[in-house]
Amino acid sequence: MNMMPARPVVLVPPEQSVPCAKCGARSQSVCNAIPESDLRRLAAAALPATAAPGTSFINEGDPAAAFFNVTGGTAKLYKLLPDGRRQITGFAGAGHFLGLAVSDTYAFSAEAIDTVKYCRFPRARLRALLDDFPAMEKRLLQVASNELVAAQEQMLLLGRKTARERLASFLLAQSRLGAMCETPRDRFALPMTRGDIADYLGLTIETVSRTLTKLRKEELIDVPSTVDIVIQKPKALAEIAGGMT
Amino acid sequence: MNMMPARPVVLVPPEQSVPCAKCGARSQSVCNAIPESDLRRLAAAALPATAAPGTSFINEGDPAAAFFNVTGGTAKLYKLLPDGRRQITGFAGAGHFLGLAVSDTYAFSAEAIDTVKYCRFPRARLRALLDDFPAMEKRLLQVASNELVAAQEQMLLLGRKTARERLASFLLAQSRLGAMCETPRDRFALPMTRGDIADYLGLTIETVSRTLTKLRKEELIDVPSTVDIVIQKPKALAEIAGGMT
DNA sequence: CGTCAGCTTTGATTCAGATCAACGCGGGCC
DNA sequence: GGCCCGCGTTGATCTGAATCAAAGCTGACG
Repeated sequence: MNMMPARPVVLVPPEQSVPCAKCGARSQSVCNAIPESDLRRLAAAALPATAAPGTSFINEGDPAAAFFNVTGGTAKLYKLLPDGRRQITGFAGAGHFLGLAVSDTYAFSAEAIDTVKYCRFPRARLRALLDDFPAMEKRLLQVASNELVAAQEQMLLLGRKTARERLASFLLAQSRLGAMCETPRDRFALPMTRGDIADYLGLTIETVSRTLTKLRKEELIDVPSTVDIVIQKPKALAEIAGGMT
Repeated sequence: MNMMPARPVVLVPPEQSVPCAKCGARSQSVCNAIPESDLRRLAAAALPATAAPGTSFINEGDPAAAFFNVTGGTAKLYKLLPDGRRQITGFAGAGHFLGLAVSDTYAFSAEAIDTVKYCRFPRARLRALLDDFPAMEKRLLQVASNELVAAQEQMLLLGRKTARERLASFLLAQSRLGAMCETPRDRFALPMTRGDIADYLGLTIETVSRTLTKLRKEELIDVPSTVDIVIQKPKALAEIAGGMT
């Protein structure tokens, strides 16, 4: 597996006196619940690591030995049926916290799309950290609550929206994602393949492709390259996404 | 709206010196994180209430002024699209905690199926309670984590399972629900209508009805009355639910 | 105890999206 | 530079579930 020249992403410098201090993900993450002064303790519990594109770093059913905090890149989270049908339950970017599960095995798998940088927190160490910093636990509850809301929205999408509505919702969500960090919001790059999008939206590759083509022909969006999306008519797209059309 | 003679359910006696002490939901709920000795404080924050069948007690989009803890009966939680399409995101029974959302408005609606008893915790009061009882916050995080896992499972169901697999999964999940409380597990009553099941599984009423009929003809289940289900071949059903068939 | 309204079942037909089948293209590698 | 190979697009056809359309049931109420 070759290390492709990853796109310009803010990454954690490999080694540093107090690594967490300059963590690009910290501001958006659960780690910002820990005061500057205690970053050393945070750094001591975190084991930084990298996952090459296509590599799994969480496997559904494995003993849940650790929690993860993504600091760079994008991972896909998914569940499989025995015959290979796959449902991607989410994409995890910088700041995303993974592994929240009371069960002793992981309920999903995580695979790096591009090169993913993350910090690994062994269960026991994170628990100790949470005992010392209740603010972090509060933050974790906030994060979990937000994900629950997002999950409910996705259930609405999967259970009741048409292919067109699903794509419109997906593209708008992706554009909002970009807005949190950089980019002018109506233009962005998709890190995932059509297959990934299909498995996220409960569709097939062909339907995703056809639907994107149709949206492009209607000039609601533009697709200058396979990975680039330009949203041309955000309002029209939002109406479709919301089921108004 | 008439008060139907609700089925025998363990309900909280209307008034009592320390109401929470005998709350039927406590053992399964976040409230068991509060020690016996402090139940008076818990009781002071909780406003007990009742919702008649068909009544909404949470409305999507309303200001999220309070949290809820269901103590009896069953409610359906759902989201709507403007044209009326509905996705039920879950059913909340005794012990279920509702309203976890960082946003200042509710992300879903809740409607009583049968008579629902619940405790209402105004946001500020619950927050105060959480500050005093960190164990309760821990418990809440556990609950949220479990719901997140369940939500991911439901996404797999909605995105990738066939109608037959969805019904099999649903019936098994319902039977497991009963197991936590009483009943021999392979026989139970469904509190919700076919329409509710359809909206939960992302199907139509007709498909739910037809699929149940088929499962019955194959003698995998029996449906002695509209609301009663007997699981005759749990293993076969589990294989279907898991996508092995 | 008959009627009525809402739920459920069943049947006929339709349709959105899946499946099957080429084909194009773009980037890595020999 | 040319050859793959994996990804993406497009077209033809098929199908599982939706929609349309009647009837049964059942339980509340007059």
